[in-house]
Amino acid sequence: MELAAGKLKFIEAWGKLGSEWGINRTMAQVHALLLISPEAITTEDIMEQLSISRGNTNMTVRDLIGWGLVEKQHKAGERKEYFFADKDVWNIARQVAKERKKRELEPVLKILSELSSVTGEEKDPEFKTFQKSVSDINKLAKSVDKTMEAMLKADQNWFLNSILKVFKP
Amino acid sequence: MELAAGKLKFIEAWGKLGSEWGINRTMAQVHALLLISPEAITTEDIMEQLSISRGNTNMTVRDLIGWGLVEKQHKAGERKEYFFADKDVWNIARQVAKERKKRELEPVLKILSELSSVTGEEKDPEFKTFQKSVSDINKLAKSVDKTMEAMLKADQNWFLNSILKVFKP
DNA sequence: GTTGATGTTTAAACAAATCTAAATTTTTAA
DNA sequence: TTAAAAATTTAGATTTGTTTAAACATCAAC
Repeated sequence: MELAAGKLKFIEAWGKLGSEWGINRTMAQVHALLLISPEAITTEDIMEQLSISRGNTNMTVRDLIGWGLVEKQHKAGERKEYFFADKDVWNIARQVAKERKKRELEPVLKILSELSSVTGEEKDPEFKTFQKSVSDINKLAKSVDKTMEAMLKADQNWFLNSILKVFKP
Repeated sequence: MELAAGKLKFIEAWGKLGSEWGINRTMAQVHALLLISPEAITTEDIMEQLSISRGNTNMTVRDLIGWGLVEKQHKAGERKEYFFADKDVWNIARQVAKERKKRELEPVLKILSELSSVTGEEKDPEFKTFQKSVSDINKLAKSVDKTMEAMLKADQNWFLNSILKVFKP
C-alpha cells in the first residue's frame, strides 16, 4: 500500500475506534492526522485534509488540547496557530486514562458510595440484591481506580514489564 | 436514601457510564435493572420500570444476551420468557473485555498490521513519522491484547492480586 | 483607525442513532 | 385449527449528536 492510501486508512480506523469508545469520530480523526504529521500543522491544513469546516476544526482541536493530547505552537512572526500532537503512545494512553478516570470513573465512585448507604429492609431480597451488586461494583471500581493511579505514576517499561511478567511465570 | 430512589439513581448512573463508553444508554439501563433484580423478570417488567417500548426492550435484551451478560429463563407452564443477569462483576468485566477485544481490538490489530507494510521513501519525514506511529501503536495494542487474553483465562482473585501486588511493593 | 487574516461562538441544518407503534410471525394451549 | 399471548421485525418518527455557515471578535500590519 502507498503512503497516501495508508494515511487515509489510518485516519479512518482511528476515527472508527474512537467512536466505538465514546469519542467523537472527528476528534479521533484530527488526532490521527496530527499523529502522522511530522511537523505542527495549521487549522487550514486540518480543514483541507479532513474536509471539515473551520468551526469544527477549531472546537475539535481545543477539545484535544483539553484532553492533553495536542498543543499549540506559535511560530515567530506568524499570527497563525500551529498544532502538534505528542506521539509517545505511552503518554497518550496515560493521558486518556487520566482524563477518563477524572471525568467518568470518579463521578461513578462518588455515586456508588452514596448508594452504599441506601436504607431498606434487611430481609427484603430486592434490598439484599441491590446492596450486593452496588458493593461488588464499588470494589471493582476501586481496584480499577487504583490500577489507573499506578499507571499514571509509572513509566512505560516498568508498567508493561510488570504486567507482562505477571502473565508468564 | 430509600431503596426506590437508590434503584433509580443506580440505573441512571449505569446508563450514563455506558453511553460514555459507547454502549447504548438503554442497554446499560436494562442491564442495571437486571443487576439489581433478585429474580428473573419479564419483558413487561422491563417496559414498565424503564418506560420503554416492547420493541426496544426486545432488541435490547437480545443485545445483552449477545454480549453474554444476560440469559433467558423459561418457567414451567409459562410461555413468557424471563431474563436474568449474571451478577458476578468479575464475570461481567471479563465478558465485556472479551467482546470488545473481539469486536474492536482485533479488527484494529488487523488494520495496523496491514499499515505496517505501507511503502514510501525512506528519507521522507512523512513516511518516517507514519511508520513510527503505526509501529508504536501496534506494539501497545498487542500488549493490551495479551493482557486481555490473560484476564480472560484468569480467575478474579489471582488476577487482581497479581495486579495489586505489582503496585505496592 | 482600517483592513485583512485568523480565531471563536452559535443558531440552525444535517446526520446518525435510537425508539416507537404497528404489522407480522411464532408458539402454545384449548 | 383457531385464538390469544408473546416475540420479533421494520418503517418511520423522534431524539440526540455533529457539523456547518455565518456572525462576531481579536489581532497585527499598514
